[in-house]
Parts: sequence; structure tokens; C-alpha cells
Amino acid sequence: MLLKVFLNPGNHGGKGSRNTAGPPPVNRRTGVVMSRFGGGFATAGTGFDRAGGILLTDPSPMSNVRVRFAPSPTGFFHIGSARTALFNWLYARHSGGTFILRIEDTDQARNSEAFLKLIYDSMTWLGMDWDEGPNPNGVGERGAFGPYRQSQRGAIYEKYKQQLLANGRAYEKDGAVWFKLLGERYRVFDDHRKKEVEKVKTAPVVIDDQIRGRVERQEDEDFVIFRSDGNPVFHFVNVVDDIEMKISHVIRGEDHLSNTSKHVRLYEGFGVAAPVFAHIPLILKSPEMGQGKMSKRDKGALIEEYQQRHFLPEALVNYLSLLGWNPGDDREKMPIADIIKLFDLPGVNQSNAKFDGKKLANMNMVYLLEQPADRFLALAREFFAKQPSGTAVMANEAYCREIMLLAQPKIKSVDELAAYTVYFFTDDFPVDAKVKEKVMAKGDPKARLAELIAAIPAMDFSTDTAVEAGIKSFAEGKGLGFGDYQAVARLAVTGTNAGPSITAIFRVLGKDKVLARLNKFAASA
RNA sequence: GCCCCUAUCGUCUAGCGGCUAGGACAGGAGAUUCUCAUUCUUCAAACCGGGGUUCGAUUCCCCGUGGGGGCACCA
Repeated sequence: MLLKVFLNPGNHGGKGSRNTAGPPPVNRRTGVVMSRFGGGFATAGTGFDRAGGILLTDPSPMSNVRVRFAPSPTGFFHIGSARTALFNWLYARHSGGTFILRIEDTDQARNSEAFLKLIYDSMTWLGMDWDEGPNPNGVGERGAFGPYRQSQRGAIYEKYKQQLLANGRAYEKDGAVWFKLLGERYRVFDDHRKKEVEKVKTAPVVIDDQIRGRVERQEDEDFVIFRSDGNPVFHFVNVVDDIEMKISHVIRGEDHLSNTSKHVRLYEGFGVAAPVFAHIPLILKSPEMGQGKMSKRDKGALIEEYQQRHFLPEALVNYLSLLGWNPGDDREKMPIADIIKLFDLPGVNQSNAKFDGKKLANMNMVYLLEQPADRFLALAREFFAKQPSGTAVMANEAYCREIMLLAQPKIKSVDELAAYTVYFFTDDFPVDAKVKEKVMAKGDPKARLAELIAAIPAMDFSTDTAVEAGIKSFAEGKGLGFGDYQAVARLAVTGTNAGPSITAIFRVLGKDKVLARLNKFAASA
């Protein structure tokens, strides 16, 4: 078997505060993580063989970036997963590498096809296309390193297990298979687990992380790689798959940083150079949500939610890209092409970021405002297709179009459309009690209403400007202004104080409807 | 308990030894508009604490403290 050793194309360093103290026993040029035992490890360009090991060769020295996103279909697809996927995707696209989607579905009990589909759908919706992995429709897959679902890779894991068993880096105990650390053994009482455990004196594992800098961690206990039920554990399959799929850069959440020492030992066990690691900061709950890491249960945590609310995926992606990364200047709203161009691992922050739904909402609004009419209309149609009122709204295409375009510059997200435009589609619209109270308390709205009702039949409703001129000249005749009629008319016709210009509402609704509503309101008020 | 990561306005962040510490979201005030929203102007808002190093620390080092993560036959 041949395995490439991947080069690290990214330059290191960046932030001044980055921990780069001490001479890292890592080949900077290759990004190969080396341990201190045995004096050296494989470096690029130096093929080597190890007893029971794997031949390493380096036929192609230049970049070949291969990154993967490896979710488990055991729950909803949330913000954190999406951001991890995004950073992998961005890095792949930035470097002209390959983005792989691998499904870690070894947890039989918790897996579900519905969650699997959700992964494909969410990724697709967000525009993160993958070069290798299962096809987005779930049928078949593409790529030369499959299968891409761990549940189908049993034979590969078995082979790797045998290799470790054969080279003395694994052993069986209590029906499980354990990975064996090299070093002097001793027993000690573990406070955390309240029992005596066997530990191993080993040299620390040094990780040259693209984001964290140099991280040192001690791995001092043998660990299970195959459970007694015969199933391999996460650490094992993760490393085996990354080897088999020739992953060059492992970009994942910081919650895996502590696991990385296990993974590095595993790579050593297989005689394979480890990939470059990049541990990205986590997304934390916003202050209102409480403390800790954002979880699937938190409000606004699910990608699905934004999809259902018809957020613009590019707005969400833009916002997500800014959580833990920035382009280096004051720009925030950026086309994805610019983000791809500017994104790089050393530019990623080291500290966790709190999720801010308000900023996301603002980003969505900014994107929404600049959408061309046809795109906005398409979004509105998609939205209304799922609404109970949808059929009524979309019955008249031209009418619908006109109203949606009236609403576009006013709303923050597409899901506001239903409430924002109700009164255009039904006479049975809700009346905002608070607004009513306020409007009716100011001046003499009843008198204004009566005057308006009397004047409207003679007005020209053909254009906005005609309506405006009509009301204005009429109001001036009474010694009043447009504003004196606007509020009460709006309340009577729309039930609220927010909306497009009243002249547009009048024109679109038509004289008959407007008069009917004004009269009805006058009668009840 | 042990280990690892981290620390600038409420939030996202810029800053890579010398700055009136900048921008954005959110918030306050005002202007414009027929309302609302947008837009514009404007205000308030931060270097966690203590030691070093240095002529000089937000910036580098150490120690605290705070925040986060990990210590499984979960992933």
C-alpha cells in the first residue's frame, strides 16, 4: 500500500499571541507531527518502511489539499456543524483542494436516515458542495476512496486492526481491543473515575496546530479501539479513514484538541505521518441563552430553522464565516468568492465566539434588500407555497408580484411576509389593538375618516402620485396635511401602522375595497 | 480532581511594543419619509487582576481569576 505524505502549503504564524514558544519537534515545511520517541519520523520525500508498517512515498510534493467534513447522522444539523463544514469547504476551495463528505454512522442505535438526509439537504442549501462522498440525493456516491459511510467500511477497519495486532501496538483484553502505548507502566488511583488504572510513561505528543500553534499533551493510558461488541470506536475509525482517504488537513472543533494526542499515537501505530491539524474555536451560546457550548436544543441553533424561515443561505454563510474569522479589514458583508479568496487557517481566531442571532438577522436583511426582484419573488413563492394562505396569495401572479416588491425593502426576513401582507389578500385581517388605541387618541380621527370617505369617490386611484395628489389637495382644502389622514386610513385599511406607503396601498387595493374598509371601520369605531 | 485551549465595548472583532484603542451588530438621541422599515448624523460602550521584561506594554513572559473543552467499551 502506498501513502502520500502531504505537504503543508499554508505558512504558519500570524497572530502575535500565538503560542510558538520552544522548538517544535515538527517538520514545519511538511506539517508532519513527530513524536519524540524513536528519534524522528517520516518526513516528506523520505520513503521508509517499518516492521509491519506502511511504505511511505512522496511522489507529488505540491499541495494536494484534501479535507473532510465528517458528521454523524445522530441529530439535527446545527450551527456548529455547519461552521466546521464551512471552514473545511472554504479551505478546500481556497486552496483548490478536495472537499470530502464522510458519514460517521457507526452508532447504529442513534443513526437515522432522516438525519442523514438533513445533512445532505443542509449542506446543499448552504451551497457547500462536496467533491467526494455520498451523492446529495443519497443514492450512490462519488470519489475513489469510498465507501464514504463508515457503516460500510468494516473490512477496512478489520484490516487496520490486524495490522496493529500484528505489529504489537494492540492487544485484546476483556473482549475489547486496546491500543498499546509504548513506555514504562505503573498503576495509579484515578480520582475522576474512582478506580485504579494502569498508566504508561510516554513522551508528550506535540501537535503543531495551524490555529493554536504548538500544543503539547500527554497520552498516558491505553485506550479501546474495538469494543467488546466488535465495533470500532470513533478515534480508530476517524484516523483509519483519514489515512485511507488521504486527508491532508484535519479541520475540526476545538473539542477534539484533547483527542488529538490519541489520534497522533494511532498514526504512529500505523507508521503513517499525521495530517496537519487545525482546531477551530467553538460557537458558544449567546448571553441570553445561558452558558457553554451552543447545543442543538438552543434557540436558533438549527440550520433547518433558517431554511424554513427562508433566510438567504449566502447571508447565513457570510455570518458563519465571520464567527472566528475575518478578512483582515473592516469588511463584513462579502460575496462568497471573496471569502474563499481571503480565507486561510492562520487567520482563524483562537477564542470561542458567542452566537448572535441579531447580527445574523441584520446580515439577512442587508442581503435581502439587494436581491433582484426575480430572486426575491422566487423566495417569496417558496415561502408562501408552505403557508396556509399560500394559494390565495399566489392566485393572481401580477398582483402577488406587485405586493411582494412593495414589501421587499421593508422586511428583515422572508418569513415576515405573511403577516406583513395579509391585508392585501383578505378582508379578515387582524387589527393591532395597541396601534388602534394610539391612533384613535390623537387628534380627531373619526372626523378625518368621515371626510376621507366623502372625498375618495372623486379621487383618481390610477397611480401612486395621483392618489397622493388627491389626498394632499383635499387635505389642504381642509387646512390640514397628508399626515392627518394617513394614520387613521392606514389603520382602517390595514389594521396596523407599519407598511408600504398608503398611496400604494390605496392604488393596489382599489377604490371599492378601500371605501368598504373605511366604512366598516367607521361603523365600528 | 487532572489535562488542554482561551481572555479588547453587551455581542462579533481590528490591533501583531509607542494608536484620541478602529469597525460592525445591538442600545440611546436626532434628521429625512404619509406610517413602519431603510438611510443619514450622533451618543454611550472595552484592553480581567497582579507581577515581571522594556525607555515604553492591550500587545511579550509568569502567576492568579474568568470563560470553554476534554478526561468512556459516545461521536
